[in-house]
Amino acid sequence: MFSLSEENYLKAILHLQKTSKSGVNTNALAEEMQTKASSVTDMVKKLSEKNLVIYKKYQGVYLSDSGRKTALQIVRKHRLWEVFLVDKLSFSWDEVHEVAEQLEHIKSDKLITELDKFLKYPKRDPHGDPIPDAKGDFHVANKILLSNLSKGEHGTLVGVKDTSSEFLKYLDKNSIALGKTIQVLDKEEFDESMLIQTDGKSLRVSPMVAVNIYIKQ
Amino acid sequence: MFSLSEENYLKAILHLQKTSKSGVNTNALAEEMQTKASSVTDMVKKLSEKNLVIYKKYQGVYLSDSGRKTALQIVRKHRLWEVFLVDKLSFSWDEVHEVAEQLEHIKSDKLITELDKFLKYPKRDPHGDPIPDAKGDFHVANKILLSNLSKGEHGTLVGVKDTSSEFLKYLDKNSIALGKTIQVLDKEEFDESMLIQTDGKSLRVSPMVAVNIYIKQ
DNA sequence: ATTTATTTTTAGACAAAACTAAAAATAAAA
DNA sequence: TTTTATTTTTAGTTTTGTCTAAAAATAAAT
Ligand SMILES: [Mn+2]
Ligand SMILES: [Mn+2]
Ligand SMILES: [Mn+2]
Ligand SMILES: [Mn+2]
Repeated sequence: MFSLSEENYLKAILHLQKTSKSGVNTNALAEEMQTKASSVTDMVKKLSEKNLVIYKKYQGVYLSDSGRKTALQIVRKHRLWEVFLVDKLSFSWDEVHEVAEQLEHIKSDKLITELDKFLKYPKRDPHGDPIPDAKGDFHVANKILLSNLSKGEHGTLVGVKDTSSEFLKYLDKNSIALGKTIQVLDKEEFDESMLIQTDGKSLRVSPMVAVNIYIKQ
Repeated sequence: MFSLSEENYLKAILHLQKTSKSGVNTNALAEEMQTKASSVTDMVKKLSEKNLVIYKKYQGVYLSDSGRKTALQIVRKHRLWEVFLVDKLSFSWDEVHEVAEQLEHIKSDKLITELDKFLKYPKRDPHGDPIPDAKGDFHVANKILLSNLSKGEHGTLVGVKDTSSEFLKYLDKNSIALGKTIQVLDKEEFDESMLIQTDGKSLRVSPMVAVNIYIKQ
């Protein structure tokens, strides 16, 4: 088994390699892990020793097959716990991250199998992100950003890019929620702000909001 | 907040001080923690620095009020998670300990408050042990050992002293379960073995079994 | 009351995971 | 193509929690 720190690194590498064709940079990983570049180099060497990543000095780091598999299982656990917290313990979607960050490291195959069953095999977490199955497979939705919609178009809110508590609370406050239909009533050329309609109310949102909402048409 | 190791030590001290009027011995604590006496001394010094225990060299260790309070909250979490695993995730009572040992260290007040509510404020864990409330208060049952019953007496099984997987599986195999009535049909003077009746079946049990079952008359 | 045995503590070391400061490699600019 | 800037790695510490071996204190036995 792997340490809490190793698991967090693998998850961070998985996350960063999605937005980068080449290897994950030491500095980017340090930023993501809230640590120093030198610490990252040390850990990356260790992960490489254990064949969880492919690493050549100065060339960035890549997950190996086994590293990717491990990382996906952590993500699976993280997201299943998030569903549990929201569906069963009445947490709101902006409160779950910190706790799931801890729960994802509990070691027990039976626990996660049974939790999955108890939650009725959910496909997505409270933020709309897909939950990998026991094999690591998951379904990627063909979603687009709200900012890419034109005036008159509409779609369903299927996810959020920014999952910070601040952003999620902003959405709550304005009745913008997962599964709701969003209609673009108007788009301002000047600042790219949008007048949208959802949950019966209309509201003007800045581009900063629009680029953090995923829509399925 | 306290480290995983500090929390486990506090819990171990709480456990050991129940069966000892004087302070908890270094060696006993080392045995309980599966570590060496020298490691215990180091940790006990640290806990003493943090005012979680009262410690004088060579005189054994006692929990302080704050140490006891902290330890009871870990026990509370441990037992609530055990209830969750058995009641909601269909674990059996011999499978929960290892996982609860990990879950008890998750840091979140809301999590434990909501879990308690979700489980309908259980008073006892799957082994019959009392669950401390948020203030650390709990109800001690006036239970006695099965071995103390005489021929002809009966009572309800309210707890087990040995919570090892081996013992619990033995009980399962013989339909001896929490809440069941146990009747002492006969007691052999020679080896103190007992012929008991429970769940419609009669069965001869050794003293080793009888001293690990708690009865309420 | 000594001697012997047991328990407990100290001293020194180690592994994991972090840090700072400095060196080396790579990338960007002149 | 040098020079400069940025990124990454190395070297040397630190903290936490553990270990072994040896010393000191306490308890038990003669
Ligand atoms: Mn984590
Ligand atoms: Mn999520
Ligand atoms: Mn534990
Ligand atoms: Mn229990």
